[in-house]
Formats: sequence, structure tokens, C-alpha cells
Amino acid sequence: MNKLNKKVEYALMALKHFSEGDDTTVSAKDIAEATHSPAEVTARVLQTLSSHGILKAEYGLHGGYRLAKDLSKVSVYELMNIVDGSTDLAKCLSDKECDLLKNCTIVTPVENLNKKVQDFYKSISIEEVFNV
Amino acid sequence: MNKLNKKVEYALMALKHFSEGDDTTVSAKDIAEATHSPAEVTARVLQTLSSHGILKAEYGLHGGYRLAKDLSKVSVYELMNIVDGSTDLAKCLSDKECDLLKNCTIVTPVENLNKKVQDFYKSISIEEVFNV
DNA sequence: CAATAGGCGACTAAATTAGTCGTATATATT
DNA sequence: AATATATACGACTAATTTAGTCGCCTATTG
Repeated sequence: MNKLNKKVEYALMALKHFSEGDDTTVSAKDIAEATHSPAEVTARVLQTLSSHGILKAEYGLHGGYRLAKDLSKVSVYELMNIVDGSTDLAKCLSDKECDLLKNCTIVTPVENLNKKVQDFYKSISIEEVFNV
Repeated sequence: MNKLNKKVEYALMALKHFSEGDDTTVSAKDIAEATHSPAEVTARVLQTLSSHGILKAEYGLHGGYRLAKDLSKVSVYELMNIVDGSTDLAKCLSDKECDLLKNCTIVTPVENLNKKVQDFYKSISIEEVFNV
């Protein structure tokens, strides 16, 4: 429970790589090698980050990705949502898939806690995570 | 990702039930019925809460559980750890099971974020979660 | 001593997460 | 224009984690 998933970890590793390098493009393959991550998954994560404006993709012979956004302006909340799709503490908060539904006795408490957690994650930038 | 697991949800439901009732003992079976949760799992969760001093168990004919600790003194962090065993953001933080190990480029950032998250969960009491 | 209730280990099933494969599309270089 | 390199994306399989079940044991009350 409460674990980061691999995609988010790969995203953090990639962003760290970009944030430490100069502003040249780096290919998905190079990132995967540098971070010891599986190439296909890394490629997918970079695509997602690119489609959400965190990275900028460049096609072609010396293509690759580069940072497109200041990491002090990207929150952990934002990253989790982009890469994982949701940061909700329970799936009933987005979908309506819970068996309990009307019978659930902790709807409000969970909503309450969820808001606190999300506000917390919104308050932390990626830059802050890197610069201890 | 980042979801509460069912055991924590059942624990919250059970604790809410206790916190709203008078101080009579309630059996695991009754809690399971009241919260619409599977009886065996609920029983196990209550045992765990009992063995950690959150609840007090009483054997016998009219046995059951009752609250043993003020919920304003129990943090979300504590509950998660008791019921789930860990609140770490990555398993490499407790076990040493990660393939990357020496190669991981985000050890410090993850430790850093992990500490922030745990401090956050320590700062919220169960009572606070219930009383919005 | 029977009825009720907690305690615990081992197991099965379900769901989620992680990783792979194949193929299409875009673009710089030659 | 051809080719090499790189991104983009859908569908699939494998692995892991989470959820739930079963059976049996122990403790206590009436």
C-alpha cells in the first residue's frame, strides 16, 4: 500500500537526468540505459510526459526529449496524475465502482483524507524532491 | 497507485463504529455486518488492532472488542503501519529488494519524499479524519 | 461442558502492475 | 528520394500484490 509505482519511479529518474544535464536532447534509449530501466516502459513514460508538456519531443536522427517545463513548477501531484492517471486514495472517488456505495460508512472521512493528501502532494515540487 | 487497501478501509469503518457507539463490547461478526465487510477479513483486522493496543479484546459469551485508545492519539501513519505493515513509498526503503540498488539514481530523492509523506501521515489523527 | 468469541496459519482467487512485442509515423541526414 | 534514427501507440503476457476463504485451535462465560 501507498507505494509509488514503477512508472513514477522511472519518470523521476528521467526527470532527474534531464535536470542535471545540459539542454541537449536525449533519446528514450539513452535515458533507459542511464537509469537502468526497461527501454519500452521508459519510452512510454517519456511519451506521456511529453504529451503533457513536461518534456518536448523531437523526431529524427538526433531527436529525443528535453525538458519543457521548470521542475519547480511541476508538483508531485501533477506528475503522479500524468504518469499514473490518478492520485485518489480510493477508486470510488473517481469511478463509482465500489460494492458498498450507499452502505459505505466512511465516504466523508475518506474524501476528507483524500483532499488533505492531494493538497499535500500539490505542495511539493519535483525540484524540491531532488534538492534535499 | 497511492490507494488505501481494503484492510485499512475496514479498520477505519470499524474504528468509526466504535467511536460512535457507547463503550459496550462489539463482536467481530457484528462489526462486519454493520460495515458490510467480509467477516473473516474484518476479524483479522480487529485482531491486529487489538494486538497493537488500539482495541481491547474480550473473550467469552458476550465478548468482543472495545476501543482501548483515544483516536485523537492515533495517527493515520500508525494505523497504516499496524494494519498494512508499512507506509514506505518504495519497498527498497525497508527491504533491500530492488534490482537497481547501487544503480538507482533516485535513492536520496525517494528517501526525501518518503520522509515528507510519513511526517504528513503522522500529523493526522484518526479523530481528525472522522470529524471533518 | 456447550455455546460464543477471539487467534492464527495456509490456501485460492481476483485485481493490479510491470514488462514485452509488433508496427506505424515523423524527420534529419545522406 | 532513400535510409537511419527516433517517437507514438495498441495489444498482449507475465509477475506481483491484494483480497478473500477455509479449517482448526484457544479462551471464557453461563
